Amino acid sequence: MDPLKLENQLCFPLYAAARGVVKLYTPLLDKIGLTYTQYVTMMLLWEHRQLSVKQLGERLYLDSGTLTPLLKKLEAQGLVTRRRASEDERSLIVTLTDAGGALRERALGIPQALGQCIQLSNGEAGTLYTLLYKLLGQM
Amino acid sequence: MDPLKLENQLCFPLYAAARGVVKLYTPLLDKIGLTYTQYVTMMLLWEHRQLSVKQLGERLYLDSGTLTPLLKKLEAQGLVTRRRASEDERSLIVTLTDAGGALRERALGIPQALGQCIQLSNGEAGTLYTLLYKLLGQM
DNA sequence: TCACCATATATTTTATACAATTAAATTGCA
DNA sequence: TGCAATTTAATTGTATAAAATATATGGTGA
Repeated sequence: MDPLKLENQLCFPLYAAARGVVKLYTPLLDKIGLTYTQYVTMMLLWEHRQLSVKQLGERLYLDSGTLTPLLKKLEAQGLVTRRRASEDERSLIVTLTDAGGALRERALGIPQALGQCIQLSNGEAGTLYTLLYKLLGQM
Repeated sequence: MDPLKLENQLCFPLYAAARGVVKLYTPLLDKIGLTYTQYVTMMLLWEHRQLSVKQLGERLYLDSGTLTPLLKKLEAQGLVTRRRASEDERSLIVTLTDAGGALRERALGIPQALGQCIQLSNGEAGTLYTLLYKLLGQM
């Protein structure tokens, strides 16, 4: 069993499947003008309305090098506003706009549409979910 | 159960965990001068010695837009050669050089080093592997 | 043989990712 | 208080990724 053989690697199908699912999302997200990373960012803002860049980064496992340009694009689209916190000017607060909130309605069909591309039983999906979060917890 | 909530998404931990494992590889691969994508490409060449860009793309789920610049860098490092197939000049054959083959020795410790970062039982790893390839098969 | 379609790679454009560095604001402490 | 250490974003540089387009080659049928 050669550990340097691609088919014996656990991380490779993880890497490939992650790119694959993002590709499945792309045509759906195109309709509402978002990329996948922008989509998961908006998901957090739909839930919390207002988060700092640091909080977004912690939850998305992304740093400001990725988030800063992404948030500027969302701001340019009118979906969010960016302003420094008055209590602590180091912190940049991202807030959902009305247009950003309204976009959620147009995203409602996406999870189900994607679910149709992925044929896993509830048990399999649950197992996968658990194992992936276990992995994430080790990083 | 809100399907647009990040914690209810199956794809998000897949996306985040994939980036996480690549980040775990980075310090190990730095020592032998490869990126993760270059590493999986070299893995195929260590096994087959010679593959076309098309064959590499099929096995890695990548297209020429990613592979062409990557292979030029590997060629610049002297790890591979690139030449058109004489039977079919459309096809570009990538061949491992002696230096590329020798690099394998320096990569031998990487799978185990990475395994130490990932604490999954054999059963869990096997389940994850199976589910990820099942997903990949649906794309 | 030649018009035409298909195949394989390269190029271009856009959007991540992330490491490393910089800059500004805040905090802690001597 | 004064300032070093810490925190938070932004910036810079490098490397993917993928869609769209371009280019070159191969195959095929009238």
